[in-house]
This record gives sequence, structure tokens and C-alpha cells, in this order.
Amino acid sequence: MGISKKEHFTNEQTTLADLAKAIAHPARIAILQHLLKTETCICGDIVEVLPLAQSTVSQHLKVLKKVGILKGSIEGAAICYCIDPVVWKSIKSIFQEFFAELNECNNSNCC
Amino acid sequence: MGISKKEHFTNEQTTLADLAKAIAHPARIAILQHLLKTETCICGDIVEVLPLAQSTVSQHLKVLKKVGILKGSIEGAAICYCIDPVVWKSIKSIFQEFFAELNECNNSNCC
DNA sequence: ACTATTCATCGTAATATTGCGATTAAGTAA
DNA sequence: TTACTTAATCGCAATATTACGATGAATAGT
Repeated sequence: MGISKKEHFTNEQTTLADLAKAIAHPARIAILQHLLKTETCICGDIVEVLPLAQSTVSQHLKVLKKVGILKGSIEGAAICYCIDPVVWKSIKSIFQEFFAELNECNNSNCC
Repeated sequence: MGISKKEHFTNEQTTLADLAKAIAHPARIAILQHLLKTETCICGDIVEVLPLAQSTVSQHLKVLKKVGILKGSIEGAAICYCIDPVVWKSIKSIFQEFFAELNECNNSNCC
């Protein structure tokens, strides 16, 4: 992604950016929405849901697992994918706090 | 960002992904936090806040303006940057709705 | 007119992401 | 053992992102 200068930013800033990056692809949104919609774990049919090759879907799953949103447990030959509710709620809170910080601009000269 | 297959996904999925992508960089988080913290518009000292070159900051501002989070108004030689409160609240709602969809997994066999 | 300031844009290089086919690894079933 | 299935990983190509210096456009002040 180009030359990175993450060492100049705070942990809070890089954490939020990394979380947003994990969500920043329609395929990963689709994976999460499918898991949310079925209200349970999915054992083995994630690839069929998406218009992408198996290796590509596996890469997207890896991204979501890396930030902890997804956890996978081996179920025979298949793997069951779940949203980790603890991590999910934590991420939800982080985004909520970030977006809650808005105060209306009180400078009538510019807005 | 590699071969894109966005035509296979819904508008909702691509919209959320694009919003997340706009936030998915610590420099852009830092810009937004600075604007949030000062509780007003910033006229001309954005570059000084960040450890990046002026052209790089300008590119990040462009990304934020593209999704509508920021609006800039000319103030003489300088430019005043504001967070658009309407867009901000809209994005806040989109994220909130997405994260609110979680139901606990009720399959005791896998989680 | 001349100069300084501010910010956008251009051009370029380095690095990251996305996607696919092929392969590998691990389990199941015959 | 020999397939068969499932999912991760490898290797590659195409494209996107990030960053910087240099340049350009617009305004302000002298």
C-alpha cells in the first residue's frame, strides 16, 4: 500500500484504521452479512455465497480472522466460521466512540 | 487495489466498504480527530498537525472530501475544512446499523 | 508588477491489495 | 491404501494506495 509511516501515529489511530481496513471490501462485508443473517456458525459453504474463487475467499477470511472478528473451528473436513461476539462488540464500541465525538461547528464565519 | 469485482456486490456492500476505506488510514483518522477535537473548522494548519508532506496531506483530504465527510470553503489564501455534520451522522448510522445486526450464535456444537 | 503563502495536482517510485489457478495439507470414506 | 473433499497457501499478474518533490493556480501584501 505504498510507503507506510504508521510509527508516527498513535495506537488508537492505527487500531481504528486497521479495523476499518478489514471491513473495507465488499466481499468481506458480504461474508459478515451472511454470517449475521444466518444467526449461527457456517460450516463450509462460504465460497458458494460469493462470486469469487475459493482461494480469494480464503484470503478474505484470513483478513477477518487476523483482526479477530472471525474465529474458525475444525469440524471434520470442513471448518465452522463464527463471528466472535466479544470482538464484534468491542469493534462496535470503538466505532461508536469515534463517531460520537462530533460537536457542531460554532464558527459562523466558515460553515 | 488489484482486480476489482464490485459489480457482483450490492450497493449497500460497496457503500459501506467505500466508507470504511475512507477511514482506513491513520493519517485520515488523525485529520478527523483533529477536526473533532477543535470543535470548529480548521483554516489552514492541517499540514502542521501531521508528520507528512503537504502533497500527501492534500491527497488524504481529497479522499475524505470524495466521500463527503469533509467540506472545504475558500477563506482568502487559506481553505477552511469542516466535517459535514449531516454526512457524519449518516455514516455513523450506517455503521451502527451494520454492527447492530449481531445475534448470538445458538449452535452449541460449534462455538 | 513582484513576492510570498497556501493548497491542489502532476509525475514517479515503493509497497499493498485483489484475484486466480495450481498445489499442498488434512480429514473422510470407500 | 486410494480416492475424494475442504480449505489454506504459493506464485504470479493486474491494479490501488501511499508518499514525496516539483510544479501550477489563486490570493494577499508590498
